[in-house]
Amino acid sequence: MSRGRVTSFDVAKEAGVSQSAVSRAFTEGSSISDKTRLKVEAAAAKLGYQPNAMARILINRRSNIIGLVMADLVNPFYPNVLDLFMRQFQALGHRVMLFKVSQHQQATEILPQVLEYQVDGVVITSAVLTPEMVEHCQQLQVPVTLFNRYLKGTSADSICCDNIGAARCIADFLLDAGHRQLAYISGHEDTSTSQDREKGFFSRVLERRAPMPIKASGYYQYQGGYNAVLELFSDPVRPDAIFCANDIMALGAMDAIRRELKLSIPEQVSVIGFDDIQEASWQNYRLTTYRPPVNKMVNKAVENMLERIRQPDANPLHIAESGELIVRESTRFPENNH
Amino acid sequence: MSRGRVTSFDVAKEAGVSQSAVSRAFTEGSSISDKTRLKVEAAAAKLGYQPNAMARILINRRSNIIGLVMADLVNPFYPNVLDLFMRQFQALGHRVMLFKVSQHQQATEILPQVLEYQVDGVVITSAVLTPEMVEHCQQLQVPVTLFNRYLKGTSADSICCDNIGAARCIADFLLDAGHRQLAYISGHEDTSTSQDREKGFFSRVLERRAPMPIKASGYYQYQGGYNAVLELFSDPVRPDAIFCANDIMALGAMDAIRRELKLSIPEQVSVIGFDDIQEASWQNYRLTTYRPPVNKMVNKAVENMLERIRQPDANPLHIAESGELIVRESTRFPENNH
DNA sequence: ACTCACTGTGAATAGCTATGCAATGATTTT
DNA sequence: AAAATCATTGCATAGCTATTCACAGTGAGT
Repeated sequence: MSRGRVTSFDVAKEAGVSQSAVSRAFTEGSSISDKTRLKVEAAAAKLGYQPNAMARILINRRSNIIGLVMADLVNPFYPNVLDLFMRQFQALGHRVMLFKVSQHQQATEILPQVLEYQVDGVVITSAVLTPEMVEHCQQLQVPVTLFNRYLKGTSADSICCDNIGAARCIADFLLDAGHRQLAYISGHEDTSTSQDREKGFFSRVLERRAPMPIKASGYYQYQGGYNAVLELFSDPVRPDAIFCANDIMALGAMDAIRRELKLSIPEQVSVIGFDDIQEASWQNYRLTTYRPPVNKMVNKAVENMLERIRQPDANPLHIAESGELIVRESTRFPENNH
Repeated sequence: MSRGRVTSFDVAKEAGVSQSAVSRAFTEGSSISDKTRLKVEAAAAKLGYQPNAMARILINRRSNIIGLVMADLVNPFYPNVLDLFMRQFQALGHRVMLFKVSQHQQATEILPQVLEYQVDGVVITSAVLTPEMVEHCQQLQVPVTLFNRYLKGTSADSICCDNIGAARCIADFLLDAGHRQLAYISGHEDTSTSQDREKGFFSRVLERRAPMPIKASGYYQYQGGYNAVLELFSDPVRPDAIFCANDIMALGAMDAIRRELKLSIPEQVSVIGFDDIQEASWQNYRLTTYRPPVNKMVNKAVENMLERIRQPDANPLHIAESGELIVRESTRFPENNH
């Protein structure tokens, strides 16, 4: 009933044992008799004792805390990623300390704050990081995993979706369906995801000797996609299919096409997105989109992180996972061709 | 260049000062000369020193960590809440440890894990909590703030949207527009938010002597709202306006009304939601909805939490904030009446 | 009965920083 | 110039737990 925290010494006194015994009672696999453990447990319950994690971390040099750095919590793709990471880490007994970085902010700025808390590892999704910072983490034995980013030539692991391959596959799908003049709506131009999707898309289109796609920027947002469509269709070269760097923009694009341009999808324009967020399957949209294997990616990222915590000097791992095209009704089918 | 963590002693040796001096160099408002501080800073930079937060927390008994317990990261309302909390807490120099609880899980189960980390305070959004647990926190001097929940008669603060008042206002709006047979699509029936919205809605409708609304459950999800509409319209009593306990269900309801029932909105059916998520303003929906003052609520919750950390014994605070009805085009206007 | 192996226990210490206290040197006051 | 005040600094310690080490006690084997 005393004020303030109750320590292992208090419990020891209550149970008539030493502090060591209390510690052992709470440490799995420790050498302690059942009798003592029960006494300690009773005393602990009576006093409401809870081991002080900070003291334990200080001595164990292992915090069980994972730092998770995210930039975008609002676009629907990332909450899902966050949810999956939370599930995994929590299920495996780890805690997550979350850090939010603004869209264009370097993760580098915030990393010192993360490291201060003796995190066992850092997962970075969608934020830029300097190689120097990665080396700093490496030196501190703190593994870094980049999710959906990569930084070759450093010790950071990275788990990506194969954006280039995916975008090539999308180009093929649209060209196979008989489309000729394609368009691309990019996300934030300084993100590697948008760049890679653009690169893959354009390169495949040109390989197949189709006309150069036209392009507008939609900043990964609904309204951006909406406006980008208006911009694209004010051009004398009118596209008959649009690939958007994420689903949210694609949904904005669809609404603009229907409401503003009064065109029908997919008869007059095909739209294809990326991410397969929940909204893409809504009845009003039924968006064809590329689904990155998010589950698999998160699982691998977590698994790899934990492995790396045990084994800090393994070779850096760079994985690019392929996903699948989810064909719904916002695109013409290849069979409908001509 | 040495392996392992570099401590304040290492820096002290490098700088030719005592460990105390190093500590003081990193402590704001500490008595130290510029000369010494510069020496220490140089040495710290050279060695890559970073104060160990765990040791500091151990001695300060203040972790700067806030535990944030959330249930639903996927429905678009909560990512926004999370984003706002992150912004606020980070801006004020606090860290956030995130805990996810499954939809129907008691927060009680996870709270011991939260407390172990010596969090300065706990914010709980959308999860149930026993009064005993609140008292336990109280005894540990850890303030608890409930966000969008309440638990009267305990020491926990709570910041809610006035769901009952909001629902009454919605009932008035629909009846004023000339609707007669209303319907309610509930969320998870065991959440206080869904219950309160139902209670306010029904009570106001009955006060105004309109027919008893009909009701279906949509589990706070798009597909749930979609299916609920089909269920409602299979009833001989056909509603001419539907209030949905959140926006996601309202959007599902709209899609079902248009695609399955081939009815037009708002001419034949009005739909009204709750939350004002981004998707509600999408051109295809233009959903009329009640916007809780989320910004204000989060600001108050954070402000109040920090105040409570300083002043743990203040009286518990129960706030119910009113929001505003955002009238878009999914509902008839009162003027269109008859 | 005596030694050996083994289990369980407590004392002491490490892990790293912040801070009260005393001492030092510097600066101002008279 | 001596005294008094002030600013800095270092020493020692607290904060709480996990673990090593040494020791005591138990039971078995001979």
